[in-house]
Amino acid sequence: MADASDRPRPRSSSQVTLDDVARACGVSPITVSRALRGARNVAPELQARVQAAVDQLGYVPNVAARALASARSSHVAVLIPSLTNQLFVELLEAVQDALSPHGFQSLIGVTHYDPAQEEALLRSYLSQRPAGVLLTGFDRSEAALRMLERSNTPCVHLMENSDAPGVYSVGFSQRDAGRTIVEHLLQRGRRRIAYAAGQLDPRVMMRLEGYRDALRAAGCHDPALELLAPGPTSIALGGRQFEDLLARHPDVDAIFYCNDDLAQGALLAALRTGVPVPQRVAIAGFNDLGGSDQMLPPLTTVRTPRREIGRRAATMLLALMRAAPAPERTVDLGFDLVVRRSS
Amino acid sequence: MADASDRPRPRSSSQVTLDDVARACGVSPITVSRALRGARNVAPELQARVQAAVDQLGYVPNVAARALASARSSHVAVLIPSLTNQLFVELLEAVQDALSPHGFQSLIGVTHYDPAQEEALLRSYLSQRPAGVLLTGFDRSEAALRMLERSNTPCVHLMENSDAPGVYSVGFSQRDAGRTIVEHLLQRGRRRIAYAAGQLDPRVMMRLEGYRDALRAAGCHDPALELLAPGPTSIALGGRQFEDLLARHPDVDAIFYCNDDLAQGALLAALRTGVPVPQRVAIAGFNDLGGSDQMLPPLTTVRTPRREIGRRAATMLLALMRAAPAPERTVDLGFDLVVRRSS
DNA sequence: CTGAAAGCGCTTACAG
DNA sequence: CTGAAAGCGCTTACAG
Repeated sequence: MADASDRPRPRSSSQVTLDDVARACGVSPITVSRALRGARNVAPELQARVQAAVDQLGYVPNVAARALASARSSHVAVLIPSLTNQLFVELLEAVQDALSPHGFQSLIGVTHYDPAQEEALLRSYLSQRPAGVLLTGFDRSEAALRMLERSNTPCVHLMENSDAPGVYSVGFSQRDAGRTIVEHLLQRGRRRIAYAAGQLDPRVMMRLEGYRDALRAAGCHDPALELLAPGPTSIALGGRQFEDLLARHPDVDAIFYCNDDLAQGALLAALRTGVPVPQRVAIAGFNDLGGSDQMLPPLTTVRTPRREIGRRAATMLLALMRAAPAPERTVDLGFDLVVRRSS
Repeated sequence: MADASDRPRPRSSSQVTLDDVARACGVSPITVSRALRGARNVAPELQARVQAAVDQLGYVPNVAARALASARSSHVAVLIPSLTNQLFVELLEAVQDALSPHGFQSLIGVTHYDPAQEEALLRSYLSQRPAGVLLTGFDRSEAALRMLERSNTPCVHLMENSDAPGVYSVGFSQRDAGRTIVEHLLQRGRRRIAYAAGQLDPRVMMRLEGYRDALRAAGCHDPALELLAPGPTSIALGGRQFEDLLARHPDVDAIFYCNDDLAQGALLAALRTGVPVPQRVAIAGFNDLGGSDQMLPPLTTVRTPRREIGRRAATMLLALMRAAPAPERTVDLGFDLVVRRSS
C-alpha cells in the first residue's frame, strides 16, 4: 500500500511555475509574485498582462514554496472531539465561514474525545506551522500543552472559559447551564430528578456539577439517580437509559439528559412504552439540536450558542494571528433555557 | 482584520531546524533526515541518538520545506457536499481512518452542493499540490474538470459510479435503490405512492428516476405526487411535506422520502396528527440514519454503504497515488432494503 | 552506512 | 514601479 512518502516523483515537476509566467510576460519573477499577491505597487497594465498569462498557462501557485519562503501559513488547525454530534458540525461551519474570507483554511482534526489522539493530531498539525490553532475545551495532555507553548502559535479555546492568564477562550458556563435547567425542573415541582449522560467529557461532567448544585440547594440530591454511561450518546442509548431509570427508580419524576439525542430517544421510548410525558416524568435535554422542537411532546432543552462561539473564536484568533491585542481574553456567550412541553 | 498574507514574520524563524538537530548529534543534516524518515540504511545507534536530540530540542519537521524538496505532499483533498447530513460525516470518518495510517491527512472541503463553491475549493486545494483528491459524485463545472485534468492528481469519485473511461469511482446505483424501495411499496399493495424530496442534488434526482421506473412499470405514475423542495432537508420539512401531501392528495397511500431525516419528520407528524402508519399511509426513507430504527413505528429505509464506500475509495486512491494500477476503475457496493414497520 | 553539493519554487530585503 | 541576489528548510542524486 502507498505511504505518504513512498512515491518518487520527478525532481522537477512538469508544473507551470512563477518563472514560466514571468518569461511569458517578459518580466522578472518577483514582479509576477507581486502582481499575484495584489501588491499596490505594480503597474495596472502589467497586472493585467500577468493575469492573462496565468490564465493562459493555468498557473497555480505552489503553497509549499510560498509557505517556506514567507514563513507564513494560511492554515488554521481546528481540533474538535467529534463530527457525530451536530453541535460540533455547526461550530465548525461557523469557524470556516469566519476564516475563509480572510484566506485561511481549516485543518480539521477529530480527537474522538481522547487527549492522546489530540496530542498526536496536534503534533502532526503543528508540523505544518499553522497560523493559528482552535482547540475544544481545556482537557489535554502535558505534552500537548508544551508543544503548543513551544510553537508559539496563537490559540483560542472553544466551548468553555478559563481565567488562567494568557489563555484565550470563547464559551459559556456548562455548570451554570446544568444548574439552570435543573432549577427549572425543581420549579415545576419535580423532586426525584435524574441525570442521564453518555460521552463523559469534561463538559458533561460540569453539567453534572450544575445538576448537583441545584439539587443540593433544594435538599434533594440522590447520587443513585446519576446514570453515567461511557461511550457515545445516541437516540437508542437514551431510550435504554429511560427504561432503566424507570425500572430501577419508579419514583423518578424528571430526567435531565446531557445531550438532546439521548432525550429524543427517551421521548420515543416513552411513546413506545406508554409513559406519559411530562405527567409521569418530565424530560429535558441539552443543546437544542435539530428535531427537538418536532418531538412529541417538543423537548425542553438548553440552546447553546455554538455558531456564535465559532464566529467569535475565529475573530479572536484572527486578531491574535496578526499579532494584534485581542480585545478580550475570555468571552462568555451564555445560553438560553428553552421550555417546551416535555417539562 | 488579519488576512492570511498580512503579518510579517522574522525571516529566520526561531524554530528548531534539521541543522540544529544535526549539530547536536555531530552528524550531517542529511543523516538526520534519513533517520527521521525511518530509512533502512542508518546505524541503529545513530538512529537512537537522533531521536534523543529531536525529543530534547523539541524539533518538529517543517512540512512546507519537505513538500517543496520532495515534490510530494501528504495531503488528500476530500470534497463533500455537506456535514449536516450524517451520511457524509460517516463517509469522511471512513476515509480518514483508511488514509491516516498511511500518513495522509485530509483537507476537508464542504461544497454546500454548489459546483461553483466546489470549483473554488478545488482551485485552492490544488495549490497545495495534494497527493490525491476525493470528490462526491460527477456534477461539477467545466473549469473544475480542466483544473483536475491539468493537475494530473489521482482522483476517485464517491457515491455514484460512471463508466466514462479513466474515471475511478466507488458507489452504488442511486436509481436502482430508488426503484427497489418503490417496488417494495408496490408489493405491499400501495398504488398512490408519493416522492418527497429536498436538497435536490443529482443523487436525489436519480432516486426520483428509480421511483418513476417502478411506478411506470406498474402503470401508476402520477407526476402530481412528486414533491420536490429546494433547500436543505430537515425533520421539520419532512413533517410539513407529510401534512401538505395528505391535504392535497387525500388518497396518497405511501410516501418515499429521499432522506431519513425527512421520513423521521413525517413519522412524528403522523403521530402528532393521529394518522396511522402504515395503515393509512406507509412511510419509507433513505440511508438508514441514526434513530430511524427507534421511531414509532420503526422506519423502512435503504441502508447505504457509506463507510465501505469511504474505505474502498481511500484504498483505491492509495493505489493510484503510488502510481500502481488500481485493481478496478469502478466498484459498485450495492445497498440493502431494510423493511421495518412503517411500510 | 554517511556526506557535500545542488535545487525545489517561492518571497524577503535591499537597490535603483 | 521593477529587478538581482540570497535564502526559507528540507530532500534528491551522486559519491565514497
